[in-house]
Amino acid sequence: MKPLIKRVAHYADVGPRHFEGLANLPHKIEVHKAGQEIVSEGETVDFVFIIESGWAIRFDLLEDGRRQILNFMLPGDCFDMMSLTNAESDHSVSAATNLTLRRLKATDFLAAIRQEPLLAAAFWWVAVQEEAILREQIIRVGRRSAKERVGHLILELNRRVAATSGKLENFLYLPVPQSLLADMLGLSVVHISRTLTKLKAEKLIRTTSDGVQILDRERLEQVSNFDSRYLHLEKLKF
Amino acid sequence: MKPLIKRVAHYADVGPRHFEGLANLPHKIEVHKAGQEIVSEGETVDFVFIIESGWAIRFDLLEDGRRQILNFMLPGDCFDMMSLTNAESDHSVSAATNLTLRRLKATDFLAAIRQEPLLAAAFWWVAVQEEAILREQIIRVGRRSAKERVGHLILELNRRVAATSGKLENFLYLPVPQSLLADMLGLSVVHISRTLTKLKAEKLIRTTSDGVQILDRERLEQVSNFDSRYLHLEKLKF
DNA sequence: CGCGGGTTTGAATGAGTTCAATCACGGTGG
DNA sequence: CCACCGTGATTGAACTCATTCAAACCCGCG
Repeated sequence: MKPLIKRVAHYADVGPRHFEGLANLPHKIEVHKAGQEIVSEGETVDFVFIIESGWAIRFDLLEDGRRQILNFMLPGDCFDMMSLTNAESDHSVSAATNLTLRRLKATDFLAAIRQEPLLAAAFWWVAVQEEAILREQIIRVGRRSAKERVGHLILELNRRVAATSGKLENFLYLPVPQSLLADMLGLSVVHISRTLTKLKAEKLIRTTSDGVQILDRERLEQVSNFDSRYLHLEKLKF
Repeated sequence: MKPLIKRVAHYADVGPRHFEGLANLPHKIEVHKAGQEIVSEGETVDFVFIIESGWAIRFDLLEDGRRQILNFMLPGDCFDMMSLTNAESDHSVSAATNLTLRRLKATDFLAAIRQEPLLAAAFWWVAVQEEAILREQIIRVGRRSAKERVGHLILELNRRVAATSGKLENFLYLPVPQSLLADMLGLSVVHISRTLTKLKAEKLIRTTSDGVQILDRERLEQVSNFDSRYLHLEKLKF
């Protein structure tokens, strides 16, 4: 719960005490190995998951093996709110890295947020933010060049971890293979590699074994057409 | 309201009487000409709109003029639920065709759905459905070929109008120029034209001045990799 | 030391874009 | 009624960005 609380606290005057009801709910803490599937397409889920640590991906598989990742899920993200209508999931979720999850019964979750209006507002806001991220993903794959896509994604992830860590670093810990970036950005692995090489050649980033160093944020934002407003990181009044 | 009611009624035992509270709310009926902007990026909206007739688009403009349409909005669709958090809109909405809208104050809207739990559930479900459409849009532009994209979109729109009209036609009234399809599918106008020509050559569709005739639905679904499950058209229990 | 997953590089290919010309058609004014 | 116009659709040719396939490379690990 910590990442979620930190993240929400950043935007509104909500503290751990507002989360007590949620924290005391019966729940299971689950540990998943990288690559493990958590929710399968077609499954009916009546749980809500909160990511405690690690990264997950939501994705869809076409019959011929093509995969599209819809979103990276970071600590403090939640899914599947959709489960609150008892519909079948139309996509899968799996662990991108080793992962720790908190699993709550959807009905319990609902009851808890109904107790605490601030909590309800916080989760509504989380959902709004997540939808904005989905929309930006459409723009990224629909209308941006490979270079823009890669740069833009790096910058988005960088901001998103900042939202829960509290400060914006110039290093993005990126614990996933390039094939995940490829399936996220609608490109081939080969082209991801080439594009990263170009960004490195232009001294915009440097890559290490476990992440990306942002060398010139301003210029990277320019070439990537990145404007962080869509992430809705400003303070909100609930 | 009629399209919305018909659409929701199809999935749950909700009738006009559940919508009375909503229908009696103070509201404005607005008529917009095709092309007119309804919500601009950056604007703070505290209204909810329900489409009575005509089509609208949500889209985003990059500085250099590239445009990505996020979604087509059909009669019975609603926006901007996001306004319920008083955030700035991160994209624009405009009329794709001549359009009639019902405009409600967000606070009134909220109060009304709180009165009637079935109504709240219905709108929650509408939101879930809309998010699923967004996700499918990511897959379409991220991992599908031009031919698949075009076919897939035609089939989606066809099902969506069926959801409010009550029956699945083989003709899709498509009152928009190809440039909108292009900006929706992340392709150039020229390529949209070429792709439609190919689909016609394969006798999958025929185009008329105002729409598309689906000649061989089954085969079109195959070549487009279309699986309607993501639209969540099955009956739900609230 | 050798294996294996992931990354990089090269060469050939291909899908989609761009630019420019042509076409089709509905509306307008003479 | 016809000439003209403008918007949108179509076609061709050249080009570009990204893919594919295959080989080489890197590095951590048994």
